[in-house]
Amino acid sequence: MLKKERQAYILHQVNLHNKVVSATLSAEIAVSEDTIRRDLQELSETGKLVKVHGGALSAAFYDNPVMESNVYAQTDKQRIGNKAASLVKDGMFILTGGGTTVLEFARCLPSSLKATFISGSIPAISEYMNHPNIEIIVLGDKLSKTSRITVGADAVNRIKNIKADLCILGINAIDTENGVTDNDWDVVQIKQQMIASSHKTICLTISEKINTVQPIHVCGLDKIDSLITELDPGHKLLKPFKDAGITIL
Amino acid sequence: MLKKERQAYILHQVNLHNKVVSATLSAEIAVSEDTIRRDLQELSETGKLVKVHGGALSAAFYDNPVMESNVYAQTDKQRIGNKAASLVKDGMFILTGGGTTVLEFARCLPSSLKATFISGSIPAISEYMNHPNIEIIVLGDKLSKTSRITVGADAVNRIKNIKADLCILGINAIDTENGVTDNDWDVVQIKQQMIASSHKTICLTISEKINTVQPIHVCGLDKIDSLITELDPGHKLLKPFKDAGITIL
DNA sequence: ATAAAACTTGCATTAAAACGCAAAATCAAA
DNA sequence: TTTGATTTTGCGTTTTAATGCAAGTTTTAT
Repeated sequence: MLKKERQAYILHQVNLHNKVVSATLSAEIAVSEDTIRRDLQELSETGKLVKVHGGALSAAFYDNPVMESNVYAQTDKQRIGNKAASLVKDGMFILTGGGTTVLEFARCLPSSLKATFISGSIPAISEYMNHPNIEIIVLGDKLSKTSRITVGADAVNRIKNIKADLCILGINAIDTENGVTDNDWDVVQIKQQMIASSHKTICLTISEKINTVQPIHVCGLDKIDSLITELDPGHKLLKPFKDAGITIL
Repeated sequence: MLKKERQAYILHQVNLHNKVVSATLSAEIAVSEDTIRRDLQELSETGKLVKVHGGALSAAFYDNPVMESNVYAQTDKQRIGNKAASLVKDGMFILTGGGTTVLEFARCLPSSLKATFISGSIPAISEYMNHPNIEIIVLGDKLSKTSRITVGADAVNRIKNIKADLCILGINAIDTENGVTDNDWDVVQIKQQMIASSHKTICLTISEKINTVQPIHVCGLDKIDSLITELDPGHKLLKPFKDAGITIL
């Protein structure tokens, strides 16, 4: 069997079954696994498939272009995302909510990071999937169309059984008097349980939302360990929160 | 044998078998391999075939194997998706797996459809989210990177508590002897429970996967209610499955 | 923590390609 | 037909490509 012919066969198999195993191909085509590996290597270099330990995956299935480009506060959110990403260490268990700020955080994570993320946010999960070394636990329940995260008693109960190192939340409103507030009852249930189930709670928000109030109470300032905004930690807007004992990044 | 005559013969062979081997041709025509090589060289220069180490491949086969076949498979999958979409009625509860075929099915659903979809496939869920009237239940558990669906005992148990109207599965391999087979143990657990928890099971597959086998058994043909391929229901390839009592669409 | 599987690297072996050259075949015109 | 020019072919020789094997390392799973 000619080399190109063999590679065409492999490509065909990969497109057909979404994945191939080196050992299987080796037996099917009757060449050594080394040769298969070299073929996969070549095909992977030209982007025809994605090589993984033990075989390869379909490239079409792997690259998942996630949208989101018209967010006005893009660079601000990136700054927030980078600060938050610096808090995550290898081996950590992290509960995360949804929202564009958390999404940006997900994009800022280094690809070498080996951590476990637990979330019910479909866009956030899609983003975590692009990181090869991240373990993802999906919180199942009914999907809220507006917020794109799963909500409901099931998800809340599931979170109850977890004790995570960090809880990373994008928040909707925060002020010194009411603490963190929100406008979606279902989402608030999730956030409250996430906060209760984590050792540390990190809140992400653009400074615009500081000193605004929403109808539903999420938690008091005392529950928050860190607050991350695009502003310099010394900014006067953040002083009241620093005085309340929150670490400002 | 004249040079022109010989080259015509080579071209004929290449178009017939999609490939030729220099050594074989040399023996058949009784000329040295050098001569064959020179012939292949010439034919390759005029684009009549593609020369590779050890022989040559058909230009048609080599030129556009990826692009052509991918687009081809795309329209095939759309045809499958449309057929499957026609089975879904308002008010139904539907369990679905992952895979590109199911993804195509999701895209074919009419936006007016009011149904509830239950799935652990992140790409499929992302697709369902675009449909305004569809309720989505996310099956939570550990996310398998390779298949992009949630897998594990938790997800299986959750499915156990459901009795859905339809189960729509993209399948990896099917044949009359072994039934439906797959290559991912975790995914198979999910599929089996989905089948058990549904009144009707619909299998989607492009015809290429028919009469192929994968290592892990999913279910026998008796569990399948409908089989949907891009082929006409009367196609002879499908006859054995029709005879086994499966509705062919 | 340990063992098994998969990967990397370098090397040896074999097959194929490239190249130059000379013999043989083909062609064109005398 | 003969002859000379031209093309085609086969055969060494030298390079290059493909493949499998072995030793050592990394990754994965138990």
